[in-house]
Amino acid sequence: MNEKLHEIKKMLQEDGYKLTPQREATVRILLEKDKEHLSAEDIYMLVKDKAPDIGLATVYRTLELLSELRIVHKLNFGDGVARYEITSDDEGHHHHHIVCLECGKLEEFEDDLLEEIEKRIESTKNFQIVDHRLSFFGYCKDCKDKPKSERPKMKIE
Amino acid sequence: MNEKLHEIKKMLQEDGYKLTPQREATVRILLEKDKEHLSAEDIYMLVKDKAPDIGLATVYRTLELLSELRIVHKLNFGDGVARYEITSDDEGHHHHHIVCLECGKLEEFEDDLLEEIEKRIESTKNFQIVDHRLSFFGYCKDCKDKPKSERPKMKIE
DNA sequence: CTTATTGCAAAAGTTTTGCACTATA
DNA sequence: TATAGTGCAAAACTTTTGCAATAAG
Repeated sequence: MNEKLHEIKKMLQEDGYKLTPQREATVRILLEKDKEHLSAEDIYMLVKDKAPDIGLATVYRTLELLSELRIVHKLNFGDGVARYEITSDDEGHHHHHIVCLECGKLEEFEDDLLEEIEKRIESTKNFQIVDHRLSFFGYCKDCKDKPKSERPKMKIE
Repeated sequence: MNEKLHEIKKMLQEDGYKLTPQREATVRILLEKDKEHLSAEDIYMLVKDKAPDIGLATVYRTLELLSELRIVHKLNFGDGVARYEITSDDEGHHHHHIVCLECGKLEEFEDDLLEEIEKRIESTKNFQIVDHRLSFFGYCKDCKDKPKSERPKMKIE
């Protein structure tokens, strides 16, 4: 069992949850596809290869549990499906999302500027921050100047 | 007819669309509630007061049209409902969310620091940003020291 | 053993669509 | 008058839930 998986198992157990084969298979997929933004359906399909008897509801329940424990981030890019990605280990290296509202193209960028804002909030509001989420929405270079008729249809990878 | 509405009428007509009474009623609501994040259902209810015969499908179609024309922003907070707000003229009026994971309390705060990041993205990536979402998650001063097991489910918005 | 977890199917909830009718430019 | 737009109901989706059966610790 790989190291990260073992760590997740411990996180689950600390909160009284079991690492069932279904949960393990789901986590394995998430670890494997750690740079992708998979929908529940995507994950379900991938997990099914390894554990054919798993149900979609279980995938949803697992993803919700992992979200609660902040083992995964639940993301929303506005196309009507939630997407999930495993939470990265390295603190202070948050990546943010830049989403094109037209074609759905997604870019990422790293920035530590938020740390500064966080510190300010923590001191002025006496609020202990454990996570943040930042997304920018707009129009990418391919879409922003195109006449509307030529714009590609939105499709998120 | 107020100025902004007239401007929107012109934007519609330039693209060959008509400003029907239903669309006008919808736009009026959006202009009126310009600081709120209304779901299609919310808007439907509000529009119904003024135009009782309007159908929900028409509201959806209108909102999609206005989104395409970039007259409204379609937003997603991750709670399974799309929200809409009229595209604001005045830049620099963004508010961010601070969500307590324990009690679900939501605070807002204004900050212009993101403008700086936005400008950098706009120039380095040639990406026209129209909106952003920034949320911080953590524990408010009242909940900071409560046991983890009692945390209620997070509720966005 | 105990009780959390699962699969299934049904339900819930949001958004889209087909179609005949209407009304705008 | 031509055709874009509408209301309604049904369809299409994604996500959640109830429940009896199962299995993890």
